Amino acid sequence: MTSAGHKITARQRWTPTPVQLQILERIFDQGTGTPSKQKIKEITSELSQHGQISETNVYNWFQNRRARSKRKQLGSSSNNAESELETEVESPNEKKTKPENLLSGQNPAPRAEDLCFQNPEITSELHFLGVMSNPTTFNGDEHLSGKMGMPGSYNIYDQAGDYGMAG
Amino acid sequence: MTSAGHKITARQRWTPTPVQLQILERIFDQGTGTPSKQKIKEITSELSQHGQISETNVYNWFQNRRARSKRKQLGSSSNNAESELETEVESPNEKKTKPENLLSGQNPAPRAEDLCFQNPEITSELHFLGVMSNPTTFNGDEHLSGKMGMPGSYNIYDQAGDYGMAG
DNA sequence: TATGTATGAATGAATG
DNA sequence: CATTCATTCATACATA
Repeated sequence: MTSAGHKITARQRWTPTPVQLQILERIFDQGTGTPSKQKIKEITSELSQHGQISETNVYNWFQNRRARSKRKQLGSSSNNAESELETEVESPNEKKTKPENLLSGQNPAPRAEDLCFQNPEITSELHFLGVMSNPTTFNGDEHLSGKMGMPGSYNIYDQAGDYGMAG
Repeated sequence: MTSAGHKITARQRWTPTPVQLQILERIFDQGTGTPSKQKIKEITSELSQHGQISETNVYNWFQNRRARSKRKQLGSSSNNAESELETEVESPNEKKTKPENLLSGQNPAPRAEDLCFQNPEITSELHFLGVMSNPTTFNGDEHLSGKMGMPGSYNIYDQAGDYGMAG
């Protein structure tokens, strides 16, 4: 822990408290995507009671939320090589004690396709499937954070349907 | 942690194989800088042949690569700027694991406010806004002036008077 | 085993 | 509103 100097440097970045998040999500879920400024003010007012927050934060939050909401899109193009049900959990016993540049820069990696993911011995106890939901009884919105495809998993996208890129 | 001390962590990070890395670096080095969505798909397609991977991963990789690249260059010309690591978060109480999706909601024991950059007095009173949906409301008001109002610190970037809404 | 470093992923903010 | 940048966190991974 180092107990380094705990600078009072507050985050430049606003961090919504769970309570604020709850409220925001609630409002967002209620519909009307981006609330008007008037609404923003009201929301900010309410949220400010739970912590520091500004109208800009609220606005940004909604904007980001909206953008992120687009997840579950990005239909696979015609060409998409996936669906590999390979549980290639061979035996990456190879320690390959990487000195310091084995995984950096070009490296004649010998048959590296096998050691893509760290030895997943979890295949045995891979029962939990994101059931970590908390019984918070809050509005079941739509935010779902999938992850990247794992050997044995199925999820594909998570961040947003489209990460962007100009066409 | 040997006895059922496992968390429901099902979020293993995608680990690019040396081969994938090589391809990615090659593309990145080619100057394609920000590959378009289509490009991402192609790359993902190609890389998926070498191991599990998703477009999101590719996208993130490029994003991180660029950011990291920029960061690397810093601290040479003018001012020095090291200390990239270091979690200088004061951590008033605890902040090791980020629950992210975990919400407290109206939990009888709400004590998560300590996550924000400020330290609320924890009034812990769920007022549950009265900012309900406001029918027929477009933004037509004047600009909104609401920065963040950091207690003691101000935002380094100018966020403009309004967050850029209706023009 | 514990710690440090490297890197992918999440999110808030900026920009166009 | 769409896209990209910047910052932070969590986790993999190498090392002591």
